[in-house]
Amino acid sequence: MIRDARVLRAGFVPREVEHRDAEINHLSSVLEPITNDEPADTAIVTGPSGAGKTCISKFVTEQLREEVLDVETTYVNCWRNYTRFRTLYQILDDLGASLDIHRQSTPHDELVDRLQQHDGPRTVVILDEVDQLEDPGLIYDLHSLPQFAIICIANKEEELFSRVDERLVSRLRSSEHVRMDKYHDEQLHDILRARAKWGLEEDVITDRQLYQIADAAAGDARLAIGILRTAAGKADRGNRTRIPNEVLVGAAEDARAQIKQRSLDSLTPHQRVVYAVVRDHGPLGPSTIHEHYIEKVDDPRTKRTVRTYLSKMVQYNLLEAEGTSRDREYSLVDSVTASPSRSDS
DNA sequence: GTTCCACAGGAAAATATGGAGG
DNA sequence: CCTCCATATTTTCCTGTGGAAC
Repeated sequence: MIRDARVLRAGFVPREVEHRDAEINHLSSVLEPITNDEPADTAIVTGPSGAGKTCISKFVTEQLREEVLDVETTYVNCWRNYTRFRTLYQILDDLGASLDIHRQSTPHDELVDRLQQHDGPRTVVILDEVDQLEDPGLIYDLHSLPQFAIICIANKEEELFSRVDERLVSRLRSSEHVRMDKYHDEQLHDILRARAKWGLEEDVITDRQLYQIADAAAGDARLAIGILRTAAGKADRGNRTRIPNEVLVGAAEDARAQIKQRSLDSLTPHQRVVYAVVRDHGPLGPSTIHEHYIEKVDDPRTKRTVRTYLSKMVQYNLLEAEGTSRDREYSLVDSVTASPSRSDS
């Protein structure tokens, strides 16, 4: 059934990227100066999730490393490393210059100094989910270091710009901007077919089924590949030689549930209680949520903290917020997943 | 229109957590 | 073990906004 599982994993960068030639060329041309050992501009890549932002960024930097000997690349997910310190540390670590850093002895700006003094090969820094960074000023610091080229990946351009200050906005506006859109069903189908070709045995899945997956994924390539992966995994465990349609339907739900479960797992117990309150008692305003929450917990947090939880869960796409001020209500983000796991208080 | 209230979300102070060094 | 230090989380305090009652 499965020929090469790597191809189906999230984060796999294929040797040929489908339907993104224009974007890839654009991004390569921004990094072009590096091949002549000259400083390159900052690039901004924006687009909805699963549009291939991370994929083409990694692809282009890989390509660059094939062409040029003296170039390093590093990838930082700012969603995981959202503090200034962690992001810088991650970069230094990738460059192998983090050895003697102790938190006590290294005030903030020394990390930047350290990067500045770094006279290794030119380096491309990919900052993924850069809009999750709590201090976007970090971009400015990196921006001013000529030996680093930066690729900023974000969902929406406006959200990124609204959080940085004037001087940085003007510098970023002049930098090259690669915009990406959702894939069409056709394109998604091609991507899936390529993955199925390398990742699965022959005739495991029909073209029609690939279209079904593409349809269910609604333009999100990451989700589409996730569905294909779980479907193949299930069929494999069931010792099937093909993927039956029933499995496919289940896989679409599973893949969504998995993504949701992963964000749910990253919540603290208190946050989970708040989530449960909203789940069990329909759309509610913050005060009502807090009242319910207080009853279910020994040492309740304050209203303000619960509000922070709520907005965090909105960011995670677990909840939806409707209304602007007094009439705001939170509700579960609508998904057709009937979760059979009912947890306790 | 004015007033009032619930809310959003920023800033800073307060408190909890975790790792290194004694 | 304890202390120190930086980070992480929570609380307190606050300003600005918009809908609803007056």
